[in-house]
Amino acid sequence: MRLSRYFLPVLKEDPKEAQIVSHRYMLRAGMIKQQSAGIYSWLPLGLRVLNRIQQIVNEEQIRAGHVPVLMPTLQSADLWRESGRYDAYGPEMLRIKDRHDREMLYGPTNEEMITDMFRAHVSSYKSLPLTLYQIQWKFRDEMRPRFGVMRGREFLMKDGYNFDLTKEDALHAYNRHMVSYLRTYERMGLTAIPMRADSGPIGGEDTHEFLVLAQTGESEVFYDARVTELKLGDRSVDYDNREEVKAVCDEFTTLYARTDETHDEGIFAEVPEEHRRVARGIEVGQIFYFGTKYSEAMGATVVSPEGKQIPVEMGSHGIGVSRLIGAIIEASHDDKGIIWPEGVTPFPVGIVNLKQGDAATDAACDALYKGLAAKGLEALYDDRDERAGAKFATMDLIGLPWRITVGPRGLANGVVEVTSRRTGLSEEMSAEAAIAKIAAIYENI
RNA sequence: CGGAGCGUAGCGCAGCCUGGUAGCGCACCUGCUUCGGGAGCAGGGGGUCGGAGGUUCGAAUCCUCUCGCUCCGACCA
Repeated sequence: MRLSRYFLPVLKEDPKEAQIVSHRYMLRAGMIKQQSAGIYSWLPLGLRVLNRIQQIVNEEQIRAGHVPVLMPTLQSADLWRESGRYDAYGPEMLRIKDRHDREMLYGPTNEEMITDMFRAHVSSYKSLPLTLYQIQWKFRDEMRPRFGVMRGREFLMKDGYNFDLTKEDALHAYNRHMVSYLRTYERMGLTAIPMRADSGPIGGEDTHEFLVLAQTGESEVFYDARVTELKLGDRSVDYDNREEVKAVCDEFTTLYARTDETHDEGIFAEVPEEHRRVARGIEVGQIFYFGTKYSEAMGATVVSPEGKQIPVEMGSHGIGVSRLIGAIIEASHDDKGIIWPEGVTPFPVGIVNLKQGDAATDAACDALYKGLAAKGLEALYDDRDERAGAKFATMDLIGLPWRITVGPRGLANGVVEVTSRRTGLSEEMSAEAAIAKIAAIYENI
Protein backbone atom coordinates (compact mmCIF):
# COMPACT_ATOMS: atom_id res chain seq x y z
CA MET A 1 0.00 0.00 0.00
CA ARG A 2 1.28 3.40 -0.95
CA LEU A 3 0.80 5.81 1.92
CA SER A 4 -0.05 8.62 -0.51
CA ARG A 5 -3.15 6.66 -1.52
CA TYR A 6 -4.03 5.29 1.90
CA PHE A 7 -6.23 6.70 4.66
CA LEU A 8 -4.03 7.03 7.70
CA PRO A 9 -5.06 10.11 9.69
CA VAL A 10 -2.28 10.24 12.29
CA LEU A 11 -2.37 12.83 15.05
CA LYS A 12 0.67 14.70 16.25
CA GLU A 13 -0.90 15.68 19.51
CA ASP A 14 -2.50 13.53 22.17
CA PRO A 15 -6.28 13.55 22.22
CA LYS A 16 -7.21 14.67 25.70
CA GLU A 17 -9.79 11.97 26.37
CA ALA A 18 -7.29 9.15 26.06
CA GLN A 19 -5.84 8.32 29.46
CA ILE A 20 -4.02 5.08 28.80
CA VAL A 21 -1.30 4.40 26.30
CA SER A 22 -3.17 1.95 24.07
CA HIS A 23 -6.12 4.29 23.67
CA ARG A 24 -3.80 7.22 22.96
CA TYR A 25 -1.78 5.37 20.36
CA MET A 26 -4.82 3.85 18.66
CA LEU A 27 -6.26 7.34 18.18
CA ARG A 28 -2.93 8.90 17.22
CA ALA A 29 -2.05 6.12 14.79
CA GLY A 30 -5.36 6.59 13.01
CA MET A 31 -6.68 3.12 13.90
CA ILE A 32 -10.03 4.06 15.40
CA LYS A 33 -12.41 6.98 15.69
CA GLN A 34 -14.84 7.31 18.54
CA GLN A 35 -18.45 7.65 17.38
CA SER A 36 -20.08 7.78 20.79
CA ALA A 37 -19.20 6.68 24.29
CA GLY A 38 -17.61 3.25 24.02
CA ILE A 39 -18.43 2.86 20.31
CA TYR A 40 -15.76 3.11 17.64
CA SER A 41 -15.28 3.15 13.91
CA TRP A 42 -12.34 1.11 12.70
CA LEU A 43 -10.12 2.99 10.28
CA PRO A 44 -8.03 1.06 7.73
CA LEU A 45 -4.98 0.48 9.91
CA GLY A 46 -7.04 -0.64 12.90
CA LEU A 47 -9.20 -2.83 10.71
CA ARG A 48 -6.13 -4.63 9.40
CA VAL A 49 -5.08 -5.54 12.93
CA LEU A 50 -8.61 -6.56 13.84
CA ASN A 51 -8.71 -8.82 10.78
CA ARG A 52 -5.34 -10.33 11.60
CA ILE A 53 -6.51 -11.20 15.09
CA GLN A 54 -9.73 -12.71 13.78
CA GLN A 55 -7.72 -14.77 11.33
CA ILE A 56 -5.50 -16.19 14.07
CA VAL A 57 -8.51 -16.94 16.27
CA ASN A 58 -10.27 -18.68 13.39
CA GLU A 59 -7.24 -20.75 12.45
CA GLU A 60 -6.72 -21.96 16.01
CA GLN A 61 -10.39 -22.74 16.56
CA ILE A 62 -10.57 -24.75 13.38
CA ARG A 63 -7.35 -26.51 14.31
CA ALA A 64 -9.01 -27.54 17.58
CA GLY A 65 -11.92 -29.00 15.63
CA HIS A 66 -14.44 -26.27 16.35
CA VAL A 67 -17.00 -25.20 13.76
CA PRO A 68 -17.66 -21.57 12.80
CA VAL A 69 -21.17 -20.11 12.58
CA LEU A 70 -22.53 -16.56 12.60
CA MET A 71 -25.53 -15.50 14.66
CA PRO A 72 -27.38 -12.17 14.54
CA THR A 73 -26.55 -9.30 16.87
CA LEU A 74 -30.24 -8.71 17.56
CA GLN A 75 -32.09 -11.37 19.49
CA SER A 76 -35.63 -11.94 20.62
CA ALA A 77 -36.41 -11.31 24.28
CA ASP A 78 -38.51 -14.48 24.33
CA LEU A 79 -35.41 -16.62 23.97
CA TRP A 80 -33.90 -14.96 27.01
CA ARG A 81 -37.09 -15.43 29.00
CA GLU A 82 -36.70 -19.18 28.54
CA SER A 83 -33.40 -19.20 30.39
CA GLY A 84 -34.58 -16.63 32.91
CA ARG A 85 -31.80 -14.24 32.00
CA TYR A 86 -34.01 -11.56 30.42
CA ASP A 87 -34.84 -10.31 33.89
CA ALA A 88 -31.61 -11.43 35.51
CA TYR A 89 -29.20 -9.61 33.21
CA GLY A 90 -29.88 -6.05 34.29
CA PRO A 91 -29.44 -2.69 32.55
CA GLU A 92 -26.16 -3.76 30.97
CA MET A 93 -28.26 -5.41 28.29
CA LEU A 94 -29.47 -3.05 25.61
CA ARG A 95 -33.18 -3.60 25.08
CA ILE A 96 -34.91 -2.47 21.92
CA LYS A 97 -38.46 -2.58 20.57
CA ASP A 98 -39.16 -3.05 16.89
CA ARG A 99 -42.04 -1.38 14.98
CA HIS A 100 -44.47 -4.09 16.09
CA ASP A 101 -43.54 -3.41 19.69
CA ARG A 102 -41.77 -6.76 19.93
CA GLU A 103 -39.08 -6.87 22.55
CA MET A 104 -35.60 -7.39 21.19
CA LEU A 105 -32.12 -7.05 22.59
CA TYR A 106 -28.63 -6.48 21.22
CA GLY A 107 -26.84 -9.63 22.34
CA PRO A 108 -24.27 -9.31 25.12
CA THR A 109 -23.58 -13.05 24.66
CA ASN A 110 -25.24 -15.95 22.87
CA GLU A 111 -25.86 -18.98 25.08
CA GLU A 112 -29.62 -18.88 24.49
CA MET A 113 -29.44 -18.49 20.74
CA ILE A 114 -26.85 -21.22 20.26
CA THR A 115 -28.84 -23.56 22.49
CA ASP A 116 -31.90 -22.81 20.37
CA MET A 117 -29.91 -23.57 17.23
CA PHE A 118 -28.67 -26.80 18.75
CA ARG A 119 -32.04 -28.10 19.97
CA ALA A 120 -33.61 -27.44 16.59
CA HIS A 121 -31.17 -29.62 14.72
CA VAL A 122 -29.46 -32.10 17.05
CA SER A 123 -31.30 -34.93 18.74
CA SER A 124 -28.88 -37.84 19.05
CA TYR A 125 -25.75 -38.49 21.06
CA LYS A 126 -24.24 -39.60 17.76
CA SER A 127 -23.96 -35.96 16.70
CA LEU A 128 -21.75 -35.22 19.70
CA PRO A 129 -19.28 -33.89 20.54
CA LEU A 130 -19.93 -30.58 18.84
CA THR A 131 -18.40 -27.15 19.39
CA LEU A 132 -19.79 -24.17 17.52
CA TYR A 133 -18.27 -20.73 17.66
CA GLN A 134 -18.61 -17.31 16.07
CA ILE A 135 -16.80 -14.00 15.94
CA GLN A 136 -19.51 -11.37 16.24
CA TRP A 137 -20.15 -7.90 17.66
CA LYS A 138 -21.63 -7.75 21.12
CA PHE A 139 -23.06 -4.90 23.09
CA ARG A 140 -22.95 -4.34 26.82
CA ASP A 141 -24.25 -1.01 28.00
CA GLU A 142 -21.44 -0.34 30.45
CA MET A 143 -22.20 2.38 32.92
CA ARG A 144 -18.83 3.84 32.29
CA PRO A 145 -17.03 2.91 29.11
CA ARG A 146 -13.35 3.88 29.11
CA PHE A 147 -9.86 3.00 27.95
CA GLY A 148 -10.88 2.95 24.27
CA VAL A 149 -11.51 -0.51 22.86
CA MET A 150 -10.40 -2.11 26.13
CA ARG A 151 -13.72 -1.32 27.68
CA GLY A 152 -16.08 -0.23 24.98
CA ARG A 153 -19.78 -0.89 24.91
CA GLU A 154 -19.71 -2.42 21.45
CA PHE A 155 -16.96 -5.02 21.12
CA LEU A 156 -15.95 -7.87 18.88
CA MET A 157 -15.80 -11.21 20.62
CA LYS A 158 -15.21 -14.80 19.71
CA ASP A 159 -17.72 -16.89 21.60
CA GLY A 160 -17.75 -20.68 21.42
CA TYR A 161 -20.09 -23.27 22.87
CA ASN A 162 -19.45 -26.96 23.36
CA PHE A 163 -22.16 -29.64 23.46
CA ASP A 164 -21.23 -32.99 24.94
CA LEU A 165 -22.89 -36.14 26.20
CA THR A 166 -21.06 -36.49 29.50
CA LYS A 167 -19.36 -34.27 32.01
CA GLU A 168 -16.05 -35.95 31.17
CA ASP A 169 -16.51 -35.05 27.52
CA ALA A 170 -17.42 -31.48 28.44
CA LEU A 171 -14.35 -31.15 30.63
CA HIS A 172 -12.24 -32.34 27.74
CA ALA A 173 -13.83 -29.60 25.63
CA TYR A 174 -12.90 -27.17 28.41
CA ASN A 175 -9.30 -28.34 28.35
CA ARG A 176 -9.20 -28.27 24.56
CA HIS A 177 -10.28 -24.64 24.66
CA MET A 178 -7.61 -23.82 27.17
CA VAL A 179 -4.87 -25.22 24.95
CA SER A 180 -6.26 -23.59 21.80
CA TYR A 181 -6.41 -20.25 23.62
CA LEU A 182 -2.83 -20.55 24.85
CA ARG A 183 -1.73 -21.12 21.27
CA THR A 184 -3.87 -18.26 20.02
CA TYR A 185 -2.36 -15.74 22.42
CA GLU A 186 1.18 -16.94 21.81
CA ARG A 187 0.74 -16.40 18.09
CA MET A 188 -0.19 -12.80 18.87
CA GLY A 189 3.05 -12.30 20.77
CA LEU A 190 1.29 -12.26 24.13
CA THR A 191 1.87 -14.05 27.38
CA ALA A 192 -1.64 -14.73 28.67
CA ILE A 193 -1.82 -16.58 31.96
CA PRO A 194 -4.82 -18.78 32.72
CA MET A 195 -6.07 -17.87 36.18
CA ARG A 196 -8.76 -19.42 38.28
CA ALA A 197 -11.66 -16.98 38.20
CA ASP A 198 -15.23 -16.24 39.16
CA SER A 199 -18.07 -17.27 36.88
CA GLY A 200 -20.09 -14.03 37.04
CA PRO A 201 -23.43 -13.78 35.20
CA ILE A 202 -22.71 -16.71 32.85
CA GLY A 203 -22.90 -19.10 35.81
CA GLY A 204 -21.14 -22.39 36.22
CA GLU A 205 -18.68 -24.40 38.24
CA ASP A 206 -15.35 -24.29 36.49
CA THR A 207 -13.79 -21.24 34.88
CA HIS A 208 -10.44 -19.73 34.02
CA GLU A 209 -9.67 -16.23 32.82
CA PHE A 210 -6.69 -15.44 30.60
CA LEU A 211 -4.77 -12.41 31.79
CA VAL A 212 -2.13 -10.35 30.03
CA LEU A 213 0.12 -8.64 32.54
CA ALA A 214 0.07 -4.84 32.18
CA GLN A 215 0.26 -1.99 34.63
CA THR A 216 -3.00 -0.60 33.32
CA GLY A 217 -4.87 -3.86 33.83
CA GLU A 218 -8.28 -3.72 35.47
CA SER A 219 -7.73 -6.77 37.68
CA GLU A 220 -5.30 -7.33 40.47
CA VAL A 221 -3.55 -10.66 39.99
CA PHE A 222 -1.48 -12.90 42.24
CA TYR A 223 0.83 -15.49 40.72
CA ASP A 224 3.95 -17.57 40.87
CA ALA A 225 6.52 -15.86 38.61
CA ARG A 226 7.47 -19.20 37.06
CA VAL A 227 4.08 -19.34 35.34
CA THR A 228 5.14 -16.55 32.97
CA GLU A 229 7.98 -18.69 31.64
CA LEU A 230 5.70 -21.48 30.42
CA LYS A 231 5.44 -21.62 26.65
CA LEU A 232 3.54 -23.86 24.30
CA GLY A 233 6.08 -23.11 21.60
CA ASP A 234 6.21 -25.35 18.56
CA ARG A 235 4.98 -28.52 20.25
CA SER A 236 2.06 -30.12 18.49
CA VAL A 237 -0.86 -31.18 20.65
CA ASP A 238 -3.34 -33.79 19.48
CA TYR A 239 -6.65 -32.20 20.43
CA ASP A 240 -8.39 -35.58 20.41
CA ASN A 241 -5.97 -37.03 22.93
CA ARG A 242 -7.51 -36.36 26.33
CA GLU A 243 -4.45 -37.21 28.37
CA GLU A 244 -2.17 -35.06 26.26
CA VAL A 245 -4.53 -32.07 26.35
CA LYS A 246 -5.07 -32.49 30.07
CA ALA A 247 -1.33 -32.65 30.68
CA VAL A 248 -0.83 -29.30 28.97
CA CYS A 249 -3.62 -27.75 31.04
CA ASP A 250 -2.09 -29.14 34.22
CA GLU A 251 1.28 -27.73 33.25
CA PHE A 252 -0.19 -24.25 32.85
CA THR A 253 -2.56 -24.27 35.83
CA THR A 254 -0.63 -25.99 38.60
CA LEU A 255 1.45 -23.00 39.64
CA TYR A 256 -0.48 -20.41 41.64
CA ALA A 257 -2.23 -17.82 39.46
CA ARG A 258 -5.47 -16.17 40.54
CA THR A 259 -7.35 -12.92 40.17
CA ASP A 260 -8.42 -10.97 43.23
CA GLU A 261 -11.87 -12.61 43.04
CA THR A 262 -10.54 -16.05 43.91
CA HIS A 263 -7.25 -15.13 45.56
CA ASP A 264 -6.41 -17.11 48.70
CA GLU A 265 -3.70 -15.63 50.93
CA GLY A 266 -3.18 -18.94 52.67
CA ILE A 267 -2.34 -20.89 49.52
CA PHE A 268 -0.41 -17.95 48.05
CA ALA A 269 1.81 -17.95 51.14
CA GLU A 270 3.03 -21.43 50.18
CA VAL A 271 4.55 -20.04 46.96
CA PRO A 272 8.28 -19.48 47.57
CA GLU A 273 8.70 -15.82 48.40
CA GLU A 274 11.13 -15.10 45.56
CA HIS A 275 8.49 -16.28 43.05
CA ARG A 276 5.49 -14.49 44.56
CA ARG A 277 4.15 -11.66 42.42
CA VAL A 278 1.30 -9.21 42.77
CA ALA A 279 0.54 -7.27 39.60
CA ARG A 280 -2.25 -6.10 37.34
CA GLY A 281 -3.69 -7.84 34.31
CA ILE A 282 -6.00 -7.33 31.36
CA GLU A 283 -8.55 -10.05 30.81
CA VAL A 284 -8.46 -11.23 27.20
CA GLY A 285 -10.51 -14.39 27.43
CA GLN A 286 -12.45 -16.71 29.66
CA ILE A 287 -13.57 -20.33 29.51
CA PHE A 288 -16.52 -21.82 31.40
CA TYR A 289 -17.90 -25.25 32.09
CA PHE A 290 -21.50 -24.94 33.24
CA GLY A 291 -23.04 -28.35 32.64
CA THR A 292 -26.76 -28.43 31.92
CA LYS A 293 -27.75 -24.94 33.09
CA TYR A 294 -29.03 -23.81 29.69
CA SER A 295 -29.81 -27.19 28.15
CA GLU A 296 -32.19 -28.05 30.98
CA ALA A 297 -33.89 -24.67 31.01
CA MET A 298 -34.32 -24.68 27.24
CA GLY A 299 -34.91 -28.35 26.55
CA ALA A 300 -31.72 -29.03 24.61
CA THR A 301 -31.61 -32.80 24.95
CA VAL A 302 -30.27 -35.73 22.98
CA VAL A 303 -31.15 -39.39 23.00
CA SER A 304 -28.45 -41.33 24.82
CA PRO A 305 -27.11 -44.75 23.74
CA GLU A 306 -29.56 -46.21 26.28
CA GLY A 307 -32.46 -44.48 24.56
CA LYS A 308 -33.06 -41.86 27.26
CA GLN A 309 -33.60 -38.13 26.66
CA ILE A 310 -30.82 -36.32 28.52
CA PRO A 311 -29.85 -32.64 28.59
CA VAL A 312 -26.48 -31.96 26.96
CA GLU A 313 -23.42 -30.89 28.89
CA MET A 314 -22.24 -27.45 27.87
CA GLY A 315 -19.59 -24.83 28.32
CA SER A 316 -18.88 -21.46 26.74
CA HIS A 317 -15.64 -19.80 25.87
CA GLY A 318 -14.80 -16.26 24.89
CA ILE A 319 -11.94 -14.26 23.46
CA GLY A 320 -12.17 -10.47 23.51
CA VAL A 321 -11.06 -9.85 19.94
CA SER A 322 -11.28 -6.05 19.83
CA ARG A 323 -9.97 -5.59 23.36
CA LEU A 324 -6.97 -7.75 22.49
CA ILE A 325 -5.68 -4.91 20.33
CA GLY A 326 -5.59 -2.65 23.36
CA ALA A 327 -3.96 -5.38 25.43
CA ILE A 328 -1.28 -6.01 22.83
CA ILE A 329 -0.41 -2.30 22.70
CA GLU A 330 -0.33 -2.06 26.49
CA ALA A 331 2.13 -4.96 26.49
CA SER A 332 4.19 -3.76 23.52
CA HIS A 333 5.00 -0.08 23.02
CA ASP A 334 7.56 2.59 23.84
CA ASP A 335 7.49 6.37 24.11
CA LYS A 336 7.46 6.77 20.32
CA GLY A 337 4.50 4.53 19.62
CA ILE A 338 3.26 1.02 19.10
CA ILE A 339 5.54 -1.98 18.55
CA TRP A 340 3.49 -4.66 16.79
CA PRO A 341 4.42 -8.31 17.22
CA GLU A 342 4.92 -9.83 13.77
CA GLY A 343 1.86 -12.03 14.22
CA VAL A 344 -0.65 -9.17 14.30
CA THR A 345 1.06 -6.28 12.56
CA PRO A 346 -1.09 -4.41 10.02
CA PHE A 347 1.78 -4.49 7.50
CA PRO A 348 4.84 -6.73 7.80
CA VAL A 349 7.25 -3.98 6.82
CA GLY A 350 7.40 -0.28 6.00
CA ILE A 351 9.43 1.37 3.26
CA VAL A 352 10.67 4.91 3.84
CA ASN A 353 11.69 6.82 0.75
CA LEU A 354 14.02 9.56 1.96
CA LYS A 355 14.06 11.52 -1.25
CA GLN A 356 10.70 11.37 -2.91
CA GLY A 357 10.90 12.61 -6.48
CA ASP A 358 14.51 11.55 -6.99
CA ALA A 359 14.42 9.17 -9.96
CA ALA A 360 16.94 6.68 -8.56
CA THR A 361 15.45 6.59 -5.06
CA ASP A 362 11.90 6.29 -6.36
CA ALA A 363 12.92 3.46 -8.66
CA ALA A 364 14.75 1.64 -5.87
CA CYS A 365 11.71 1.90 -3.57
CA ASP A 366 9.46 0.72 -6.34
CA ALA A 367 11.61 -2.32 -7.00
CA LEU A 368 11.75 -3.08 -3.29
CA TYR A 369 7.99 -2.79 -2.98
CA LYS A 370 7.43 -5.16 -5.89
CA GLY A 371 10.09 -7.55 -4.68
CA LEU A 372 8.42 -7.82 -1.27
CA ALA A 373 5.01 -8.27 -2.91
CA ALA A 374 6.42 -11.14 -4.95
CA LYS A 375 7.20 -12.85 -1.64
CA GLY A 376 3.65 -12.28 -0.45
CA LEU A 377 4.60 -9.35 1.79
CA GLU A 378 2.55 -6.18 1.48
CA ALA A 379 4.72 -3.26 2.52
CA LEU A 380 3.40 0.10 3.61
CA TYR A 381 5.40 2.40 1.36
CA ASP A 382 5.73 5.97 2.59
CA ASP A 383 5.87 7.75 -0.76
CA ARG A 384 4.63 11.07 0.57
CA ASP A 385 6.54 14.25 -0.14
CA GLU A 386 7.55 14.64 3.49
CA ARG A 387 10.80 15.17 5.28
CA ALA A 388 12.68 12.22 6.70
CA GLY A 389 11.86 13.10 10.30
CA ALA A 390 8.15 13.14 9.67
CA LYS A 391 8.29 9.78 7.90
CA PHE A 392 10.31 8.16 10.67
CA ALA A 393 7.98 9.55 13.32
CA THR A 394 4.95 8.15 11.50
CA MET A 395 6.55 4.72 11.11
CA ASP A 396 7.55 4.63 14.77
CA LEU A 397 4.05 5.65 15.85
CA ILE A 398 2.19 3.05 13.81
CA GLY A 399 4.70 0.47 14.96
CA LEU A 400 5.45 -1.77 11.99
CA PRO A 401 8.05 -4.25 13.27
CA TRP A 402 10.44 -3.71 10.36
CA ARG A 403 11.41 -0.67 8.33
CA ILE A 404 13.47 -0.45 5.18
CA THR A 405 14.96 2.99 4.64
CA VAL A 406 15.99 3.97 1.13
CA GLY A 407 18.02 7.11 0.50
CA PRO A 408 20.51 8.41 -2.08
CA ARG A 409 23.40 8.07 0.36
CA GLY A 410 22.90 4.34 0.83
CA LEU A 411 22.01 3.72 -2.80
CA ALA A 412 25.37 5.18 -3.83
CA ASN A 413 26.90 2.20 -1.97
CA GLY A 414 24.25 -0.20 -3.24
CA VAL A 415 22.57 -0.65 0.17
CA VAL A 416 19.35 0.03 1.99
CA GLU A 417 18.88 0.07 5.74
CA VAL A 418 16.78 -2.51 7.61
CA THR A 419 15.67 -1.41 11.08
CA SER A 420 13.93 -3.34 13.83
CA ARG A 421 11.24 -1.30 15.54
CA ARG A 422 11.66 -3.31 18.71
CA THR A 423 15.42 -3.01 19.16
CA GLY A 424 16.01 0.11 17.08
CA LEU A 425 19.04 -1.61 15.56
CA SER A 426 19.80 -1.05 11.87
CA GLU A 427 21.69 -3.11 9.33
CA GLU A 428 22.81 -2.08 5.85
CA MET A 429 22.45 -4.59 3.04
CA SER A 430 21.48 -4.89 -0.59
CA ALA A 431 17.80 -4.58 -1.48
CA GLU A 432 17.75 -8.25 -2.42
CA ALA A 433 19.18 -9.24 0.95
CA ALA A 434 16.63 -7.00 2.69
CA ILE A 435 13.77 -8.74 0.90
CA ALA A 436 15.21 -12.14 1.80
CA LYS A 437 15.64 -11.13 5.43
CA ILE A 438 12.05 -9.88 5.83
CA ALA A 439 10.70 -12.91 3.99
CA ALA A 440 12.63 -15.23 6.32
CA ILE A 441 11.27 -13.47 9.40
CA TYR A 442 7.68 -13.94 8.25
CA GLU A 443 8.09 -17.42 6.88
CA ASN A 444 6.57 -19.13 9.88
CA ILE A 445 4.12 -16.44 10.99
C1' C B 1 -25.43 5.22 39.49
C1' G B 2 -22.80 8.81 43.28
C1' G B 3 -19.02 12.80 42.89
C1' A B 4 -16.16 16.34 39.68
C1' G B 5 -15.46 18.69 35.07
C1' C B 6 -15.54 19.97 29.85
C1' G B 7 -18.20 21.38 24.97
C1' U B 8 -15.00 27.94 21.00
C1' A B 9 -11.76 25.83 13.23
C1' G B 10 -9.78 18.83 11.81
C1' C B 11 -6.63 18.39 16.79
C1' G B 12 -4.82 20.91 21.41
C1' C B 13 -6.22 25.35 23.83
C1' A B 14 -6.97 30.98 25.33
C1' G B 15 -11.00 34.41 25.63
C1' C B 16 -16.03 33.92 29.97
C1' C B 17 -14.92 36.14 36.31
C1' U B 18 -15.62 42.17 34.75
C1' G B 19 -21.11 41.61 28.05
C1' G B 20 -18.92 45.68 23.08
C1' U B 21 -15.74 43.47 15.52
C1' A B 22 -13.73 35.44 17.77
C1' G B 23 -8.00 34.50 18.88
C1' C B 24 -3.24 31.27 19.44
C1' G B 25 -0.32 26.68 18.29
C1' C B 26 -0.48 22.35 15.22
C1' A B 27 -2.80 20.59 10.76
C1' C B 28 -4.58 22.41 5.70
C1' C B 29 -3.72 25.64 0.82
C1' U B 30 0.01 28.91 -2.30
C1' G B 31 5.08 30.56 -3.10
C1' C B 32 10.35 30.57 -2.02
C1' U B 33 14.21 28.24 0.69
C1' U B 34 15.32 23.62 3.13
C1' C B 35 15.85 18.12 2.82
C1' G B 36 18.64 11.05 7.12
C1' G B 37 14.50 12.01 13.07
C1' G B 38 7.74 15.71 13.43
C1' A B 39 11.93 22.49 8.91
C1' G B 40 12.09 28.21 8.07
C1' C B 41 9.99 32.64 6.02
C1' A B 42 5.89 35.11 3.60
C1' G B 43 0.90 34.93 2.26
C1' G B 44 -4.04 32.43 2.60
C1' G B 45 -8.68 29.52 3.64
C1' G B 46 -11.66 27.56 7.42
C1' G B 47 -16.22 29.12 13.14
C1' U B 48 -24.24 29.66 13.00
C1' C B 49 -18.56 29.64 20.14
C1' G B 50 -22.97 21.86 21.45
C1' G B 51 -28.56 23.06 21.14
C1' A B 52 -33.10 25.78 22.78
C1' G B 53 -35.18 29.63 25.50
C1' G B 54 -34.42 34.13 28.43
C1' U B 55 -32.05 39.01 30.29
C1' U B 56 -29.85 43.20 27.49
C1' C B 57 -29.26 48.51 22.83
C1' G B 58 -25.75 44.39 22.37
C1' A B 59 -24.38 37.47 24.71
C1' A B 60 -18.85 32.78 23.41
C1' U B 61 -19.29 35.74 28.06
C1' C B 62 -24.99 36.49 32.57
C1' C B 63 -29.65 33.16 33.78
C1' U B 64 -32.81 28.61 32.83
C1' C B 65 -33.45 24.12 30.46
C1' U B 66 -31.44 20.39 27.40
C1' C B 67 -27.99 17.18 24.63
C1' G B 68 -23.14 15.18 24.24
C1' C B 69 -18.42 13.84 26.12
C1' U B 70 -14.49 13.08 29.88
C1' C B 71 -12.35 12.02 34.71
C1' C B 72 -12.61 9.65 40.04
C1' G B 73 -15.53 5.88 42.55
C1' A B 74 -18.85 1.49 42.62
C1' C B 75 -19.68 -2.25 38.54
C1' C B 76 -17.96 -5.06 34.36
C1' A B 77 -15.33 -8.93 28.66
